[in-house]
Amino acid sequence: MSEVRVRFAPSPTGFFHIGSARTALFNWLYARHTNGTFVLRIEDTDAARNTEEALEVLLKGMRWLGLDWDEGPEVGGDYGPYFQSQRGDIYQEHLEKLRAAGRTYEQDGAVFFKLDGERYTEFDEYLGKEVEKVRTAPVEIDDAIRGTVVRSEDRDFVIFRSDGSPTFHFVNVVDDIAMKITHVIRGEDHLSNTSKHVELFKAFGARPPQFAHLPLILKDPRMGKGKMSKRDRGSLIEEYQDRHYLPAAVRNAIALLGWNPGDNREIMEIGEIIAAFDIKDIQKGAARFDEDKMAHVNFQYLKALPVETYAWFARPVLTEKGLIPENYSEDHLQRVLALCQEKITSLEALPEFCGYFFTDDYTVDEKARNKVFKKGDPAELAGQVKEALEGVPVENWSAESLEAAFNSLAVAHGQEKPFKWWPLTRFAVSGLSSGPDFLPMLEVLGRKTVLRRLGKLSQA
RNA sequence: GUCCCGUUCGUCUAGCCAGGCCUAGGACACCGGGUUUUCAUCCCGGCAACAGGGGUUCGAAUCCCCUACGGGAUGCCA
Repeated sequence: MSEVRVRFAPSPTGFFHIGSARTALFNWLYARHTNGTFVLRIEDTDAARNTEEALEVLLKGMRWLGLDWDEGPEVGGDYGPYFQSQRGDIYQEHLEKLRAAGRTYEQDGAVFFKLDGERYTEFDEYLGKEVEKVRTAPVEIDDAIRGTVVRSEDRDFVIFRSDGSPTFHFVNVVDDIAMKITHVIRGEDHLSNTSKHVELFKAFGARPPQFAHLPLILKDPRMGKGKMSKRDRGSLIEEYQDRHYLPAAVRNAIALLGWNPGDNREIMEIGEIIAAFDIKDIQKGAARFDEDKMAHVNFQYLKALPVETYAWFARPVLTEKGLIPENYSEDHLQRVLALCQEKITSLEALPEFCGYFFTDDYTVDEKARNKVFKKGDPAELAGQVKEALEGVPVENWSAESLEAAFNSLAVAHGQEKPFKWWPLTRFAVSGLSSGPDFLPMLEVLGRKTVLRRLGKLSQA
């Protein structure tokens, strides 16, 4: 282990936002890259909105993305507890330190942190009233992404609320000190707060950590302006879980939001990402989220999967829709999926794409029907195909034999190629005008099913 | 209002720190063509950017300044 200690300190809200996920990922990547320690600390100081379920969403999302933590909930560690709600004594002790140093005062029941400097009163436009301000010495924030940022705090701020609970700024700094955090990697929305934090670090006589403020993730311009919110499509990790995205793909895509390896690589194994990752290569400007790119990365992963793994991910998608029972034959499942994997860009689209392999109760595409029915008498054509394929015995039911049967059919009708019968046959057996490669599809569908469905159409 | 951060194709970005190798590279999306009897795959091609203005320099996407625009903060939320 190196000396690097980073933390992801989310507040459980019931959602796992993509921006939080990226912050978690970047911290995790940095820890893994440096062989350091990744701490998960739960900032549940806001009792009102922290629930058991909210925490579960978060932990589940972290595990799904493969972001394992070295210290934190469920795994423990030497710097616990890792829930801020359980660290009251530590906060109290630190409060006493500030109090003893004369850096606090009470007002309206709340404890304020007292800034150092000359005091004056000024009308504040934003607050719309006269407030007491302080001329402090500017604070230098050492940011690994932006260089040195200079800012000064000009108003005392609350560190303990009137109900006795500590505030974010206070616990954040106390915990970073107590947990010996060396690098604070977080969203840029915290950059302005950082001067408060540095003041606190100084008041505690602690050296501030190395900061790194990540650019924000903004909405897709088609969805509006500003930073991405939990209401925006694609903003929640839960959504990708529900839509059967591959976790590794989502992780890869998120890593590319504000970071890249410096060359043209995009689809990378996690080991490659860890090896290449460095804070200094993180983008300064905000990124706009692009659904299409996410889908593309997911497809690249899907395509590259061995069919066994593909089936492992696909099976629940099909059982969820009631298309196959839990114990459905692995062998047959893989034969079907092998036809789909190269054609389809998301697992989500699978049920619609291949449902007819598993049930006779599939949806018939009206447009496909119209297209096919225009090309001649469907019943007659279906009958001809049925007759031709009946000549292929079940033990010979293969793409090759089927091709031969179709060719003979063509010859028998004075055609050079059997292409005349194919679209109709596809429609007859699947209700669609497109799908997997034709002959292999018939092979996998099986003799019985193909003849039955052709029979149905030939009598229609 | 004030403070802070940012700004390369529609989008993600390479290049910027160490100025010439940039007629600015890649990817997504889009458009066109092709393959595939189907097709959402695949292949080929195309479109398209240094926010604007000043400087510094023989030379600037790269360095400096200003403006504009975008974002964030300014909470007894985190």
